[in-house]
Amino acid sequence: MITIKDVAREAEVSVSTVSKIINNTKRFSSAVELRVKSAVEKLEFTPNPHARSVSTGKTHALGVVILDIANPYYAAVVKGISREADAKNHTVLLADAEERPNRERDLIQTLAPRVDGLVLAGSRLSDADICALALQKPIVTVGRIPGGQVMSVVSDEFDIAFQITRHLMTTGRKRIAFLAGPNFWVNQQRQSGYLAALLEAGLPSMIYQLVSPSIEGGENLAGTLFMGANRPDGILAYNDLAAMGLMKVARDLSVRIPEDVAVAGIGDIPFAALVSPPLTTAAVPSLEIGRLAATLLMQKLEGIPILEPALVLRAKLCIRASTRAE
Amino acid sequence: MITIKDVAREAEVSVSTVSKIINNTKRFSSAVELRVKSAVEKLEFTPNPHARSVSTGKTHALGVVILDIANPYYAAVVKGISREADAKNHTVLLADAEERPNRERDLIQTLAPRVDGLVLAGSRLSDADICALALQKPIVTVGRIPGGQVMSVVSDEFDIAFQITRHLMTTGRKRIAFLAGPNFWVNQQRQSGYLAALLEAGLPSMIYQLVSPSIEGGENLAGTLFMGANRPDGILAYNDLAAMGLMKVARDLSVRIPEDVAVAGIGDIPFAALVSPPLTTAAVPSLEIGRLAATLLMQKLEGIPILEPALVLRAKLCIRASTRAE
DNA sequence: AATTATTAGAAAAGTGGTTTCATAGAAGAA
DNA sequence: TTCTTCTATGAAACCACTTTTCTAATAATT
Repeated sequence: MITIKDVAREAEVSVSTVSKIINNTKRFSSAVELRVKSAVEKLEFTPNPHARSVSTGKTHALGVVILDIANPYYAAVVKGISREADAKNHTVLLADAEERPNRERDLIQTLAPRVDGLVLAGSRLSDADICALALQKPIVTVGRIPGGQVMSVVSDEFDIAFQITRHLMTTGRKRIAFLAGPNFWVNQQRQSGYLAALLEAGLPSMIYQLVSPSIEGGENLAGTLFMGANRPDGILAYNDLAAMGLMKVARDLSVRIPEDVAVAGIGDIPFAALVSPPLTTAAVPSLEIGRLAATLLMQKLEGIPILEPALVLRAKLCIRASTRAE
Repeated sequence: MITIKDVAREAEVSVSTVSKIINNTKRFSSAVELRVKSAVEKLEFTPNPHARSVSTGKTHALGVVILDIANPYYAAVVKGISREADAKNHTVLLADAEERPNRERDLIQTLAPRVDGLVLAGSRLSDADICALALQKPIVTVGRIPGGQVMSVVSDEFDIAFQITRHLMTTGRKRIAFLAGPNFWVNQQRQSGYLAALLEAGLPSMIYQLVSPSIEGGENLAGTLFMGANRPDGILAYNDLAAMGLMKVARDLSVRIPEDVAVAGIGDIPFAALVSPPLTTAAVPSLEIGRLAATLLMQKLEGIPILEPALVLRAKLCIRASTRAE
């Protein structure tokens, strides 16, 4: 490994001079600058980032703890984050919580000392825990508004659910079920939106709890939904994955979509348009959410004051064949 | 930030003693050990990983450069890697190359000084470049056998393609097309397998080049395939994404699958079973591949000699409705 | 009892950087 | 001309650790 000392020797200057030149924290005579720069070139010197971190206290790295990287929604969030991050020369340390809160906690502990700030996407920690963490390190959450001064980027979940539910009603559905995800901010919002729309129309609510907000979760619930006594004629699932799992079993059971039951998801992952019938959903701007989360975090790190700690992006309704009128 | 000095002061011992106890590189009297350990507890001391890296030269981190995390296949690979990595207390630094070779190169440069070794999944660099890198840092590639002594984990791509093509023939297909992905190891293998199966049966080959190995890639090629003069009656796509994109357009164009044309993919991403008709494909053990890649890399880092630099895992044929007999 | 071998623990040196402080020479002001 | 103020650079201190080296005290051996 080649160090700053080697460069200093090669350029016949002191290490401090080299340091100042490569960080351009001070100007030197053009002769010296040239000597140093060509020595850097010649030796292919790259400053050791760890040594830098030790002496500056900055890591130039962003930690990202993601609920589940296999979920295309979160994959898109990650993409947004890392694009923005390395546009600003920051490294991304990614960890996949695999939906396990304990794992999440561990990962945060591991990551925290290695990064300047953290993005928590789909965190399953308590608001209190998140706020406590935010006192130690800059944090921005995605899909949560933990309160306090914790920065967060979310979508207008209540509205989305409200609109989709309303849409289901306009296609004539009367028994509309909601497949609830894990009981955190996003689900609370979506469920409230769903309930509000039903209330407005005077329709009864039917809430089913998903074991997990995944394909399997949707599959597991399908039996109950389709075989039960009071079969719904419209279903809003917590997310696209659950909706798609449900649709698969529906096909196996010869339950027709949308004739027998309309199905909608939320998220608009790329696969939502591919299943048949194509899935009605809401396009949550996941990439943009990730990008903003990273921007917000890096602004905070630069000391730029944050005006609005919680950013709310609008999702867009995507009506497809899975909810066409009966 | 609380440092090893604070612990030393609290426990009334020297810093070296603390260091040795927390790394248990030396035993001390139980009195001292207790004092130090409770001081660590009390102050919630966590050693600064960067300082550690500076003095030991080890980072305890694995760099992962992935072709595209939005591709569920690679998402699974990442999952395998990170599970294995943090089972062995290694941090994962992930970077998404977004299918751009230049970006990949940059990311590798950024990551390399921060990690002990690298996993390159779906690399688009030349074999020569990869071998050159491998001289600097331990590297394991996924989906490539760059030769030299570079470690790699792959699937038996030739066989997979051979088997699927054969399967298409058993359903009576005579004009079987292959949608080729980017011209790297995996595609070369798959294409050769496809050709070998056709050759064996004396059938003509039809190779179409995908613009990208993605949903859009498949969509783009659909027009040519379905509207062209010599329409194939069987299609093997480079991967599931392309197959699914193709199927979507087929539906829009009222091309019936499998009646008019059988479609198969490779990979068995979770969504392959969800489209309709469910997609015939090959289950590539992506999670296991990731896990092995990480294991291999960490073994190398521990100095355990690697017996076989290239590991080949078997995939399994998944026959579904998209290729049922006419 | 004297000598040697262990041992516990501290001091100091090193890791690769950054940053503060000091110094010598040059330029500018009186 | 002499005194002050920059300017260019280097020396040294520091960051948070690990590791080697050292010292004093205890234990073992003769």
